[in-house]
This record gives sequence, C-alpha cells and structure tokens, in this order.
Amino acid sequence: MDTPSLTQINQPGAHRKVDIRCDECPIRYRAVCAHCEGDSLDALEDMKFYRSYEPGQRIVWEGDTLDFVGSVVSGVASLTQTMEDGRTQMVGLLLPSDFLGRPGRSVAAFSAVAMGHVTLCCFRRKPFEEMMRTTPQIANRLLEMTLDELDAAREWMLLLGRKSAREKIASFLTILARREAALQRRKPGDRMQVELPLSREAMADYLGLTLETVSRQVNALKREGVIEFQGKRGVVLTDFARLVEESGDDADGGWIS
Amino acid sequence: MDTPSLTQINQPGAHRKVDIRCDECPIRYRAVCAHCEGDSLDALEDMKFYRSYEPGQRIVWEGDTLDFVGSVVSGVASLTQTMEDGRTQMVGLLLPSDFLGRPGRSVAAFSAVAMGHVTLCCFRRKPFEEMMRTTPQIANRLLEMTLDELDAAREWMLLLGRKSAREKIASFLTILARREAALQRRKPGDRMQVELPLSREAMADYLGLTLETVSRQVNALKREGVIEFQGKRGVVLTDFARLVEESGDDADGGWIS
DNA sequence: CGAGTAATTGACCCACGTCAACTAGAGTGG
DNA sequence: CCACTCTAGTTGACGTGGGTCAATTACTCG
Repeated sequence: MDTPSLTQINQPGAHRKVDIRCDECPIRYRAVCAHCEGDSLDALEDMKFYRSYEPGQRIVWEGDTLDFVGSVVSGVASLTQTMEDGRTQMVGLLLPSDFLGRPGRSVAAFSAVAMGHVTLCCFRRKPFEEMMRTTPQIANRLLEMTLDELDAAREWMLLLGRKSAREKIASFLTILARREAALQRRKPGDRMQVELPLSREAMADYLGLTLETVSRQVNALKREGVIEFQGKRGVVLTDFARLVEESGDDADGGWIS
Repeated sequence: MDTPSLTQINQPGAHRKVDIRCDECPIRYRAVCAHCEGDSLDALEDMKFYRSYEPGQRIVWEGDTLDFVGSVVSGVASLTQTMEDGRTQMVGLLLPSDFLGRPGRSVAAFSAVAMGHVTLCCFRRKPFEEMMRTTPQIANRLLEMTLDELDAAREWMLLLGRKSAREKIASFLTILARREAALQRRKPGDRMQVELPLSREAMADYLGLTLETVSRQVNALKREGVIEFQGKRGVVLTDFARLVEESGDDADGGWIS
C-alpha cells in the first residue's frame, strides 16, 4: 500500500518492460506532449521514465512533495481530499492522457491513488519546468488541459451541490457512457455497455454520497429496468434516454472532448 | 437586468469616465497582465476597453457567445450554473484581478452576474488570442491563474460534497477573513471585521444550501457568540479559533494568495 | 407612510446518513 | 474439494439534517 522508493522503481528492469516509444504511445495526441514534434518530442523522450502502481496503491499523499510530474498512460487514478475525521471527497479522476502534478509547486494539494493498475509517464520536475519555459507548445497544451479540467470541476460542483442521489448516479453513468461513446467515435445509445472503473465506495467518494446510498440507487435503477448488470463491474444501459432524464441535465450534454 | 448592447456600452463617454492607465491600475500585478512590461504592456493598453455593470446585471448567459475576455478591476461577480427546474449552483466568485472568459472558446460555459457594481478591463477575443500566441508572459500568467482556480474549485468540491451546513458557513466566513487579512498583510485574528459580499440567497447558491438554512446557521453562530453583526452586511468575528474549529478544516488552512 | 425586497423564524417531512445484519465471490490452504 | 476468511456489495430499520412551505419581521426607497 506504500509508495515504493525511488530506487526500487527506477531500476532499469522495471523501466524496460513498460517502455514505449513516443510515436507509438497510446496517449500521444491527447497528453501534455500532444503538440510537440521533432526536437521537442525527442527531448521529452529522453527525459521520460515510467512508473507503475498496483490497485489501491498511493501515488502521493496530500501535503507530500512530488518530485515529478507526468501523464497517466493507462489505468485510472483518483485525486482525493480527506478531512481529519476521515470524510473523503474525490476531486478528480485521472484517466489516460490526464496530467498529474502541478508545475511550479512541488507540494501535492491532493492525494492520488491508483484505482486499478496504473502506468505513468513521468518527468523530473526541474527539467520539465525548464522545458516549459523554452517550449511554448507544452505550456499551451497544459493551459488547454487545465482549462478543460477547470470546466469539468465546475460542472461537478453543480452535481455535488444541487443534485439528488438518484441524479448523481444517473449523471455518473451518463458521463461514463458519453466518454465510452466518444472513444469509439459514435453516439451513446441504448444497450451500450460500460465498465465501472470504481468500487461502490469510490463512487460514493466521487459523488458525495455514502456507499449504501450508491448501492441502493444503482439497484433501484436496475429494478426499474434502466440498467442491467453484467458480471461484477459491467453495466448495460438499457434505456439511455431515461438515464439522461434521471440525471437532471438537459438532453444533449455536449460533452465531446 | 439585461446586458446592454455593445454600442450602448462602447460609447466613448462610457469609456473615458472609467479609464485607468495600466501603470496605475489596482490589479496591475495580480491580473493576467501581471508579467507584461514595456511593449507588451503598451499593446494591451492599446487594446483594452472598460465596461461597467450594475448590481444584479447579467454579464453573460451560459451558452451565449462572449466576444471579449477580461479582468475584473473592481467589484464582485459570480459564475453560476442553472438546471432547467431553477436549481442554481455558484461555481466561482470573480474578485478583482480574476479573469473572465476562456481563450479559444467563445461560448460561455457558465453565467456571470455582477454581485455589486463591477468594472471589467476587456480585450476583444481575437486580438487577445493572437497576443497570447506571441507573448508567452500572458499565456504563462493565465496558466498560473487557471491552476490556482482549479485548486480552489477542488477545495470547494470537498465543501459541497462533504461538509455540514454549519461547516459550510464557518468555512465561508473563515475564507473571507483569511482573504481580508491577506489584503491587509496580517494574520486573521479575533474581533476582525469582514463584509459579506453576498446576499443570503447568493451565499446559499455558493454553498449548496437554501437561503433559509444559511440564515439559520448564521444566526446560530451569532447566538453562540462566535460572530456579531454590524449593520446589514458587516460581520465581526469574535472568536476566530472557534470559527475555524467549526469549519472542519485543520487549524492553518494555508490560504495565502 | 406604504410597497417591495431581504431576512428571519417556525412547523413539518423526507432523502439520505448511520448502524447493523446478511450475502456473494474470491482466494487460500489443509 | 470443501471449510475458512476477507473483502465488496446488498438490504433493512431507524434517526436526523436540512429542504419546503408559509407566516412574520426588518430595511429601503419612493
């Protein structure tokens, strides 16, 4: 459950097995490096190193220093905040191509935890910051990504502050479906399948609910025929229009991204 | 209550009366122009124009196009989201030096409303975007500011998702006090006075509560001697330590900014 | 002084949290 | 292959924080 030491992870062996050439990288055109080419891409390629995390493993603790920044290559990680009495709120989901860490500040404002098996493409902080100064493509791409995240965070504030438990669950499923559909370059429709990337508890932390309420609402949707289960984490959306209705959003939440 | 037409506002007269030279501007070193000097500042000075809004006036509607971006020079504006049935959630407060509008996207994701008398320093979208391309100081400053806002939005998610009504009110007052103290370059302490920049209803929209609950909790804090009122909008924090306790945060929420 | 808006206060109730028991799988090891 | 444990999820019973509706009060501005 603890972060392995640097030496442990920086071993050549650990590297080689996950190494990917940038031009074959699955997140090549969505990550912070998206606009880089030629020399600037080569420079990043030289700097980068990979790290992997097991499900449940802590990537960084809120308040600790993080001596690198990087992109999620595969897997899902959570950004969370915790109060002294243990209440926790997830404040972001890091999906492949999302950026972890804040240039210009080495103390992490939030904890990051691997939700499944996670691989990061990392850059040591100092060289990366230096590179941001000399390569405007990187800073510009990061600005774009940060603006997107800010918009998403603000959307989420509406959900947390104003939506009912039922609406929260429906919104979450709708967003999963829209993202899944976008990846496959088609529209979200009936009988589409999605994988829940989170446990009930993690969903509760994300949605500002308790895990019992999540369980009840999910099963209520099942009972009412809006969704079906397929195995442990699979969900079939049997009635997408109904799901959108239940989410409280207007019909075409224009999420493309 | 409606946004005045462009011509109405762009009249030379309306301009002149609020015009400020950049080197005398109160937000000179905190706004998006903070890192600009010499030529780049001159360029901005040439491009800029001012607009004013009355209390309650809508600056832009969610979904409308906004053909300019700009900085709040004075006053407070809110960024809000509204559901079809009227539920609204404030997703940000724009204070002096804060930036309004998103470069690269002319459709506003959120409504902006003036909470008091507001003055904006505006730039037409296209020239500003062009200038961002040629002047890295601007893009860099905007990145810094956006990262700060993202952190603040995520802090707010914890409040919205997990805090009780009492904790929300206490947190809000604490934040006001910390900002006030920072402006005066001292520590927040007992018997410090703050001005509520928001009505009960606006506070409710900000905190994800109803205005009745806001009223009850504020008055409960008064009854218990944690705060006192001074006139309509003035509040004296008679017991700051207690207020921080009630907020649920650990003692020194390191908010400087 | 009267009208209009903002704020307070009370009575009621329900959505969701809490606490606790129970079930279903997924390993693990004899 | 079956007990044995461990974790994740479900379900029920119950209490309450905060929402809703409505009446009242306090300010402000003609």
